[in-house]
Amino acid sequence: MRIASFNINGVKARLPRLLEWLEERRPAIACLQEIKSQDETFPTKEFEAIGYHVETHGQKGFNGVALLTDGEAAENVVRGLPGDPDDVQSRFIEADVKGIHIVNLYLPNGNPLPGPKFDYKLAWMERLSIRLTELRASEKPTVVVGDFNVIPEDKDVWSVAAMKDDALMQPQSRDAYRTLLNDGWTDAIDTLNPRGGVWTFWDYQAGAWQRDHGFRIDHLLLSPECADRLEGAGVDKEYRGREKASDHAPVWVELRD
DNA sequence: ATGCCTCAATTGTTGAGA
Repeated sequence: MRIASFNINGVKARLPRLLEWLEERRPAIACLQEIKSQDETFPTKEFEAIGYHVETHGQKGFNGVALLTDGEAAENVVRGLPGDPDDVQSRFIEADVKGIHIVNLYLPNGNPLPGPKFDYKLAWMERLSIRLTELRASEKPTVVVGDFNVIPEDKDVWSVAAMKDDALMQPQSRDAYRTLLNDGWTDAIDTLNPRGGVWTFWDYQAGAWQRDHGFRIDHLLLSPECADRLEGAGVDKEYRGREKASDHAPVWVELRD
């Protein structure tokens, strides 16, 4: 079973590219981030027409996540990360589908720093840690995917010097990500590519794609129940080079049935 | 140097992204 995550940078701007990717790669579960759409205006019918059920958690203008499931609807859908009733940003959705508990998240970027955006990022990661610990304790097969906006280690970025002041690779961001993993999650792409050099994002600016100036911030975390089934994981890099591409490429993990 | 590009909300320009 293939589970994929794709920061699409606007569902309406990306719709032809997105339908093309779904039909070519046919993930059983596709988790989208940065849909930049409200729930009411999400192009649900277009996805249903090619056999996907749709659950969204959107808002006006930016952010927003969606869960697309091939052939069957997700159950027990919960929207929003617990822990802060004042947080109005749509960045988190979880559900049960195909015997898996799936978590789809869009973690705050955190730039510029220091400042309220970086504080929000770190607070969000603390809330996430609490929720993921609960899910680990449940011992249900769980997969946590999304745009984490964290470059885990120096091997995950084309230039440490160029990015050293960025929120994505501050020690606090990395420590918080490491804390999450230490609870027993397996970073699927890292496990299969221990030497690094795998990118999931290339900036639109300064010819980053052409120069392969990228980094790895989209992650797929497996609970032990799922890590035992890990068959493969990777990046659908070619989609970053197509017309009207997102600045992220899709990432995927294949689990044995 | 804090832009270089892209998207959304709007229709000229700003905020956000990473």
